[in-house]
Amino acid sequence: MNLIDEAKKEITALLAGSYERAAGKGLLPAGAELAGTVEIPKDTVFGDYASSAAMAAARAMRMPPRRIAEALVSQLDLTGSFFESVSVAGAGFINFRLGPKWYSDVIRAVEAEGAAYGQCDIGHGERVMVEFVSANPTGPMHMGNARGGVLGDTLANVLKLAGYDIWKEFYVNDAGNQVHKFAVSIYARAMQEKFGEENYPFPEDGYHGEDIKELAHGFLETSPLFPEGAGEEAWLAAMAEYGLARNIPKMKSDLQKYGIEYDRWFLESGLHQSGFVADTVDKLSKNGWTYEKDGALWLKTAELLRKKYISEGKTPEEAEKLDLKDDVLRRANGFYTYFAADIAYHRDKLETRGFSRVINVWGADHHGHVARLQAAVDGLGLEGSRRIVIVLMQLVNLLQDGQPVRMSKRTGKAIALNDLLDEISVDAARFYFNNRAATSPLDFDLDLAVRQDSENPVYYVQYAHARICTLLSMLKAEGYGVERAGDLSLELLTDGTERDLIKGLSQLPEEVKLAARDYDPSRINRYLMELAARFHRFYNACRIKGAEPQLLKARLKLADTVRAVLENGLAILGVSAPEKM
RNA sequence: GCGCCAAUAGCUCAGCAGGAUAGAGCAACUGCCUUCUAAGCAGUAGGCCGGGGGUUCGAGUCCCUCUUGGCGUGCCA
Repeated sequence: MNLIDEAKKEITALLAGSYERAAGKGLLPAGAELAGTVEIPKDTVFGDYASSAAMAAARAMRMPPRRIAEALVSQLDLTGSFFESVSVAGAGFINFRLGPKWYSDVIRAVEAEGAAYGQCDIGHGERVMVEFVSANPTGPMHMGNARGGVLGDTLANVLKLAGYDIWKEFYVNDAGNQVHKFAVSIYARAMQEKFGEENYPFPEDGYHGEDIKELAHGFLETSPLFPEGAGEEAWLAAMAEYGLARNIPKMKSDLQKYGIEYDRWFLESGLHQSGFVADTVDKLSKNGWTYEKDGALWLKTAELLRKKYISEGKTPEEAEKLDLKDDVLRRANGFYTYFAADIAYHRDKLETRGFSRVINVWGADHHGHVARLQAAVDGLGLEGSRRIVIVLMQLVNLLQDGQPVRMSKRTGKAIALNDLLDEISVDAARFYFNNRAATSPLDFDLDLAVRQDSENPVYYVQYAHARICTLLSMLKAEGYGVERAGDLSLELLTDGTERDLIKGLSQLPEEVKLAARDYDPSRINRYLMELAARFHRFYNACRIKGAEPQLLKARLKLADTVRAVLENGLAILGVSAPEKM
């Protein structure tokens, strides 16, 4: 139950009734429609909710906003509503103040819904896939992958709570050029191990990381005959298979350490083997979207994009001015490009498997690919522009001694995910990586991350939860258990810190809704920090132990309700809610 | 050149389907533990919301433009 929505709806209804009466009595012109929004003001000295209906109606009614507001207020009847008072202020705001009924209803709602509190149903059970990380299996994952993993997983949690039917997938690029490069790199390292580094050149564009040497070493142990007994192509194929068979499980276990589990690890190679890539390219050709040039097969991306932009509101003249290029689907050497496979993959998601929408978490450096993929899928008649949503994630700036550390898989300087978790807890890592909206670059200071102290906001939130747990067990020892809301005098909770805290509790469903709407789970971090702050304020201002029994029980219930909401919120983030710290 | 993203306190960032006096954390300064966890709380100080136009009763928020920064613009993935 979203009590914020309920309160807003009630205000709209109250004002509508009031307007009808006012118009009936001739206080206001009849026949107008009350518009304007209901908002929660930043400063609540005037009230808890404010309606701008009077200002919005000023022009149509040809009256000063304040007089409209006063007429509306004169006809209001708050009996039985959430509100205890109403006033007019400023340019014509109508301010409502919440009464005891609303506050106790919030606590009752949390009690009734338990672990489900926070949910909403904007998803209506829509089947949505979230694809995230999808790192190349040719080397260790880096900090950017860690951020993407946390973002995707947390976003999936948010969407589930918002009523979507979520499927999580990792797309494994186990085919194509970079796998070939991977094999060539292992081959070179194996030759070097066998015959000396100076006797075999390492390819300039190969993968330079230490992990390749380890793979080569391991491969040589299983194949002592190398490089005899088979041709180079056969050895390369065996090396690719060997390397992938080690790296893919490693990625799985690394992500598992972060609490990230997928419904499926989808292999790109399967799309090639089954002929689905070729079939998809054929379909694009049949639809008239391809042509041959220089021995390669091209997609008319420029034309598809113009069509897409025009349907999105650009004029044909504007679309014509854009500098757009076509893409190769099948190279002159007969191999399909990554782009072709990606189009086939999305056809599989949308057509074969019937997801109504897919959300892909991509690094911002791939943004140039977004519109092309959507346009290509449009060309298949699958409404890619509408059904493919790309969440672009700005990259992680790794800092050491205040200096940026360049991350590159090719130069082998990537900081492995594994090493990170040796330094900081999963809780801290998950909170840290979700602490910024995807659109903001994230600075990850290695020196700071190593510090396990109160600098990290996750401790602030967890501390509030642990404090409550200690409190509960201490009072239980004194004979005070948490009672049902219906048996308590919740109207005694009238202190400013108590009321602010309850308002905080009411916000979770709203935050989940907004986080789902904006694909921005970092809102939940901010929400939890704010809720923890409100609790700490309450804790310092209102003693529970030693208060009058009725008040003590009501406050104990409030504390336990906060504990439940913190637990639900932390669960969204995949962060633990400790009972002791 | 073209395109995407950004610019708010000393630092890192919230606030953006327009609302009343622009917020938090860190850093600085002052207080609060014989009483439920001080990993906490209260307070002080800190701002031409990058510049300029426009829309509106009202703009940090929307539109245009300029400036600055990050990224992209492969028969790579």
